[in-house]
Amino acid sequence: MPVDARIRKSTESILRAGLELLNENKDAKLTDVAIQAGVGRATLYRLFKNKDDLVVAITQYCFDEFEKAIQPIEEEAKSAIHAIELLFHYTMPLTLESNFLSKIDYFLNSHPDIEKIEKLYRAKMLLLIEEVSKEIVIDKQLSPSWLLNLIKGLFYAGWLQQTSENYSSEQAATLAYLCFSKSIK
Amino acid sequence: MPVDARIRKSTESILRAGLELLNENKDAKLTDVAIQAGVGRATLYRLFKNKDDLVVAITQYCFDEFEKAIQPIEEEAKSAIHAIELLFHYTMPLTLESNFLSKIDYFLNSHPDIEKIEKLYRAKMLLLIEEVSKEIVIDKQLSPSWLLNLIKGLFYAGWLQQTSENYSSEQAATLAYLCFSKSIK
DNA sequence: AAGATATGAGACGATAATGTCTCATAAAAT
DNA sequence: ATTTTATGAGACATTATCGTCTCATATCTT
Repeated sequence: MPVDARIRKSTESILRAGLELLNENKDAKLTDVAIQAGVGRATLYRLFKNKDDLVVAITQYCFDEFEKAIQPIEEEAKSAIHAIELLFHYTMPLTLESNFLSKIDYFLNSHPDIEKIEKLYRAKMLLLIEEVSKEIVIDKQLSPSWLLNLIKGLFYAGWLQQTSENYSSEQAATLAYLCFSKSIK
Repeated sequence: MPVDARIRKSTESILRAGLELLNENKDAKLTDVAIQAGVGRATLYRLFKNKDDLVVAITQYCFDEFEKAIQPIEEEAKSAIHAIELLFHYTMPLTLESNFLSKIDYFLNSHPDIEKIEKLYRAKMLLLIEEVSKEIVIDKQLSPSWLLNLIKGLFYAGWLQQTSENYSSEQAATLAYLCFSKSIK
């Protein structure tokens, strides 16, 4: 059952606008979001019950964008470590989304659906790290949980580099992966 | 001229409470801060003109804590790279403060005093990195600005490790520095 | 011990954002 | 072309927070 084209368009605009505004301005009001989206305030309330509802929808949207971005990895990756390299390159452009997700527990007290997705993501990453450790020798001092957080930290560094130094996402991804590969040796 | 003990105590309580609450909850109201601080709402408004004023004060407080923490480095450090190692160890415990500072532009649109301090900190760090590059050979692919952001990223990873895995700040600092030293080779 | 002063509790109005509703209009579905 | 449906603009009540004020009390200073 196809959705009315107007609804799809409005929804998309609102999600993008919300992502942009909430990311940079803690005080962003729904009125601001509506304006930025080029949409009437009433429309926003028709499509989203309230602010929390919007935040959840944006979160879901971010995860979807991630999912889309990493889609090709499974096919292209020649090894686990190569998958990680691709991960850096394919998701480094998603600065807004990453930023938002890293602040999510700050917008939302807690939400079952989102916690579920987060756990799934975590498990997936740990599995990938485990596979890497089967392929190559990883420094024994570095636990899987640390490697997971190291990756997150390197992404964070990458976003900073993009915003503060106008590096391209490719450059940032290259640097981040370089440091990761050196760290684990 | 000594400050009344009651004022000092109230101020301290409010700053700590504000730091804790604002960090974890974007919607923290001044009422919440007052309650958490064990202080009347009126007192909060007597000591801080408004919310922005409180945020600025908290920021200043965080910088002060940092300054205190890194104080011993100048004397203890045997080399520039050693100074960085000490930096990781001495400031890794300041998770709340670091977290807050990393989100500061999110609380406050912009504030001259704070931007000034930030620039000073940045310059100081770049200088330190430059000195390191005189001591040891750093991978040419890594620019000073990237090293700066890499350090920030490693701190971020360290905070995650402390919160998500209950690592001690010492353990986290050790890991972060380990990865830094491997990355630059 | 006496005086000075910060405090807590709570009342109060001002302000701003939230969320609901209506209606004429524009756009999509068929 | 006709019907259906989403939209924008704006009025509206509701709610919540902000920031100010007062006064009796508790705590500090000297």
